[in-house]
Amino acid sequence: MTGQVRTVDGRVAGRRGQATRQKLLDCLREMLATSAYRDVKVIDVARMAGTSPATFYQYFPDVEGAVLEIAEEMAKEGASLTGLVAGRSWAGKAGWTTAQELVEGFLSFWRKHEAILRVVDLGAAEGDKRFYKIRMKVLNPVTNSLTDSIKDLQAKGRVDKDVNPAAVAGSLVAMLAAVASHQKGFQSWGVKQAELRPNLALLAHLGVTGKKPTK
Amino acid sequence: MTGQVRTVDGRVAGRRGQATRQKLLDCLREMLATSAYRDVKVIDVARMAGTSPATFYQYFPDVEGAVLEIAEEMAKEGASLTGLVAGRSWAGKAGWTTAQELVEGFLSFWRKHEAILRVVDLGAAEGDKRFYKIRMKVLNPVTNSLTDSIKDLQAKGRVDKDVNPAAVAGSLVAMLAAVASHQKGFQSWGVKQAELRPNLALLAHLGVTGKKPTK
DNA sequence: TTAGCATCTGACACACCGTCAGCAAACGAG
DNA sequence: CTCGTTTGCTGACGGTGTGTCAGATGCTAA
Repeated sequence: MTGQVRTVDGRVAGRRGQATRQKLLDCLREMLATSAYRDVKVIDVARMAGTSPATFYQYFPDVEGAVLEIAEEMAKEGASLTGLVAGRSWAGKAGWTTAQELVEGFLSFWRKHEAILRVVDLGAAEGDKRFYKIRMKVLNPVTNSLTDSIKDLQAKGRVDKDVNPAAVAGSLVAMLAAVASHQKGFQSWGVKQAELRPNLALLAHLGVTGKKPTK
Repeated sequence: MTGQVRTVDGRVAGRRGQATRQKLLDCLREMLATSAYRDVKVIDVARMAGTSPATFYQYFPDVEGAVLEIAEEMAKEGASLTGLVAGRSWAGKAGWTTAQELVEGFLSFWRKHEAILRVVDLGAAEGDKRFYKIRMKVLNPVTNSLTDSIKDLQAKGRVDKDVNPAAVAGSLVAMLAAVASHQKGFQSWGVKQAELRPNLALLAHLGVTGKKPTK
């Protein structure tokens, strides 16, 4: 299913080629983590990888193309985020645990992939469908699971009928993503890391169940 | 107080100069709205303004410098956002109205300055203090007002003591900003514009008061 | 060893950056 | 009006990055 890795001119890449390609991706990843996206140049990535720009263009159409590759990799890993919500209870003390673990897991995923997610977010916000799709791929698992949870509660009459599960779930996920991206911002607010998480969990719990958690 | 506008080499700008400068800013604004940030080039802005690149560099150190200018302008306008929350009631039906108008006002501000806010967000996420400060300048009014509202309710015993007002306020504002930036994303979710707002208002109300609104 | 394919890169034409010296336009004092 | 001064603009240039070749180099299997 995963089509063989190919060079830009359509040939299949062998062992050595794959390695070079991967090295370029790794270097790009590092550049993204240390430089402003606008300043990431093919020539720098190539230099860091100990190769030439021409080699870079053998494997990727341009910086954006390579970024998409990295993002796609990350999106696959993102599938595991479903586990943070799917099949968990939102009732009583268990509900509070679910909320906490959702926040914990989401933030740590986001932090791990901070640099690339920054760029994906930008691309999506700029209306680029390729980035937009990847962003969905990452967020879908959590959002869908959350949506289902809310629908369930709604079916049981524990959540108001006029709540739109998808809208609420999407908004909560957007909140988690935004807070993760701007965690530093909260510090200047006098809000410490440790304090942020329980408050996020509270908001998540309120959003899903409409009620304060029992701790 | 607003120091005279100066060229990069320190001279004071006269009428004509100011006009050119402004024209460049306007064109840059338009470029930001239509191209990816990464692809915005000085030469294009200059061309669009019917002038030469050298002229651009007379007024701004680089694209980023000019972007900061535009952002600063917008931040001033952002001060008016305090009015969305300050001095409003969160009790009973009035509370629901407050929540709705907060969402409405915030989203429309964000949409109006979509393009520049995208870049500010990126810069802030990348850790650039200049962008980060501007982002704060825009968000502070709302966040502080919200924080105060929550503190008030807390003082009156209507909100739990273990809630951190700043953390909750900041998270809610981050949510609004994120949703505004990715509104299109929700469409593919089957969530329509019109449905999104009341659900955001609901979340805001829940976050601030800890209770469902009375409509 | 060598044929043949995979891989890499030097070299190039083009584009953008950022600076400077100098021309042009506006202005105001006489 | 006219001339010197201040203000505004740009052509031209050296430096750097882009993206594309054709061809050199490395690898492997026979």
